[in-house]
Amino acid sequence: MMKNLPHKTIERLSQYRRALLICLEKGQTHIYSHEIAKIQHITAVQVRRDLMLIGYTGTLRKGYNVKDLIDLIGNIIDSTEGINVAILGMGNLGRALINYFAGKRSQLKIVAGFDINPDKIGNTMSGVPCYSSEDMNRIIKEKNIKVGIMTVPADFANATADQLVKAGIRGILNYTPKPVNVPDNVYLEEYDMITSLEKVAFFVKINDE
Amino acid sequence: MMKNLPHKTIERLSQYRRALLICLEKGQTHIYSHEIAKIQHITAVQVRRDLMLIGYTGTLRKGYNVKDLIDLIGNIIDSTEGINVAILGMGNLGRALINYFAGKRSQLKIVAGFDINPDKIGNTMSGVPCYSSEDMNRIIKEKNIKVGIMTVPADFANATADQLVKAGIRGILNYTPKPVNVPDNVYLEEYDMITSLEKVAFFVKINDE
DNA sequence: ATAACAATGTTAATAAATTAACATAAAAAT
DNA sequence: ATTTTTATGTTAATTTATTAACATTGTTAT
Repeated sequence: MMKNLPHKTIERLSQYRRALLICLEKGQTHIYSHEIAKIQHITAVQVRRDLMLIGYTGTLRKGYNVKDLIDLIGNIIDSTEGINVAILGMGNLGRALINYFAGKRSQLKIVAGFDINPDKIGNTMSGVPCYSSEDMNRIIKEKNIKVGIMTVPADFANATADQLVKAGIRGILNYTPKPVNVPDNVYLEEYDMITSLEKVAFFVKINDE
Repeated sequence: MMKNLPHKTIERLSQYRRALLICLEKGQTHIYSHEIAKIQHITAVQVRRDLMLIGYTGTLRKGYNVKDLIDLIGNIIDSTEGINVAILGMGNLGRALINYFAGKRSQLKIVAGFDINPDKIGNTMSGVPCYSSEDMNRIIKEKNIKVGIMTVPADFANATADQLVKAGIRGILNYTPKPVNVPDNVYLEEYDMITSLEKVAFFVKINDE
């Protein structure tokens, strides 16, 4: 069930939820599709279509119940028991991610960081303990870590991915600028900041022409 | 010319180039479409189609000339004079980006960082000077900065975007988890790390079911 | 009451992106 | 020399994603 949601819909649901949580905090009980759309820079049709796909039905002329929709999106995208996450590489980017998540109520818990720098190993950062990369296999199994976020230097990308796979990781989010190879049973998402910047620069350039 | 390249093709060209630069360093002179494809986890057809779109033609049975292709991609996506870039928010993420780019030969130069923390203002980080956010308008104009990368805390996202727009920025890459509004003449690219992680977690979850 | 309005939900159409199919030709093998 | 192989380049088909069209219905206004 819900296995066939388009990738883009999954991404948007995550974003809708975040926007909705802010609305909830403000005490807003209902929201229209076009309000969600405006926040996300998309069309109201897109929003309604996504919500149709997850079978949520709002109230005519009142819009969607903020709380209900948050809960439904949670039922769809969160896993019931929660998922433990590790950060590979406690450099600037790794710490940035930890801070993003620190204190967030979330099914996703960053429970471990790994690094090779002895100064970092043994410390905790924003509540996340830093372990030696040598202990990766053991800690990942002990802590039942399912997802790894790779923020190591590019030269370590492949070796780190291999280690993660060996340790039985189920999903990898790779922020290094180097694509890595994993077996089919490991879900891999790669994001390249340099590419994003080059893309922005490209469109700035052609807008000038 | 080349204005109508698909967005996805632009992104891949950037990635091809990065892979090609590594090949060049290793002394490799030619490369096949399926080799590029393997690195990027896509199909060889995709690669050939992208190269067709930019009008590059390889040598039958020898593949593509690495150096020529790097140069052509540069001609397409780089702007001749180069583009100056600013980092808004010199926290962990901002510094991570600076380090990514430090020492890279690139048409894209990070020439300024901005922050509100007095301890940071006046210092340089990896060669990038940090200015007060109050001086944003002036510095952006003085240094002819065209692109801004937003790495400020979410609460500052909108205000920062507004400042950038007022200063005449042409493109924004927004790494805050909060979507911002900009006029049509400013190219906006948003990337949300939390969404990416939730997406990975989702696919890990459904692979288990 | 009735008409006009404003929102949802859904199907149909369009556009964007990917993949398949295949024609071509240089190189290698026979 | 001829055949086979192996790669490119391009058109066609398919799939995925977005947008348009419109039917429906509660609410408000007259």
